[in-house]
Amino acid sequence: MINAVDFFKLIAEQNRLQLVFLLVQQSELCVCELTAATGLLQPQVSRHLTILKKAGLLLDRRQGQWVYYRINPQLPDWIANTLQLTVQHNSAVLQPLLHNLQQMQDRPQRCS
Amino acid sequence: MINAVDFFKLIAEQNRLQLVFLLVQQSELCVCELTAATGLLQPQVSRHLTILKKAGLLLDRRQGQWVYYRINPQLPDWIANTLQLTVQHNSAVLQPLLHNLQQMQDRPQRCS
DNA sequence: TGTCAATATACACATTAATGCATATATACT
DNA sequence: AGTATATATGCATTAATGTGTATATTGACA
Repeated sequence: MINAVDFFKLIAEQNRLQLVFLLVQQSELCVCELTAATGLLQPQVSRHLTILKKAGLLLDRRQGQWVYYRINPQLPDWIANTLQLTVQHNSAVLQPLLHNLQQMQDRPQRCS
Repeated sequence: MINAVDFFKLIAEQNRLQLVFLLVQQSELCVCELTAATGLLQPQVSRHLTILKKAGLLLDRRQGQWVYYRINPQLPDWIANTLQLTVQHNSAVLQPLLHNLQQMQDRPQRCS
């Protein structure tokens, strides 16, 4: 499983941390939602998600043309707790992202 | 105060994380002790400590020719908790470092 | 099959950050 | 003052990482 340094490297990048924040709070989002929320370019989002997924931090599922990402529910406790703790105490980072997300038009409907 | 990304960048580096682990567990160590424990070159240790100190994660005090570093006791709770959590669940990283430290000859005596 | 929307990847480039080595600074001691 | 030990810093180099643009891939639907 992922070690401490590698875990911190993953979230030690502005844009990746924003993606993780969103997914910690929203349980599941597709790439276009994450793109809208962060204001990043789509390839940039996609690349960072791939990095997070390959490292085991995220899982994804495809539904039609959309790919939904979520935090891997099987992360070691200390990592899951660290993510929770960090999001809880950095709501100033998360809030504008959630605001952007709510402004998004035509969000795809998910059905698990 | 230090933000989340910058904090994670600080500890997202192998050697710096080792230094932080040691200081979380040992309360106070001088540069030569940290050098012995990690097996790094002295300039490397010194530079990483400077980075951690400038960011506010560490404090230092000089006593004679030695400079002792410690975790800043005024860190935000979520950062202090994250450090504790991380060290507790990564003892495999810490233990060999402590072993090296115990092997060290002529450790300076500290008197606060 | 052709087109469109969503997502992923390739490539060249820019930037950041760590390293090794040499040297400077600071303190203690004679 | 001169030497020894501990610590910090300057500099050139290297390695790692992120970015933008273009393009490939995948699935939906007519």
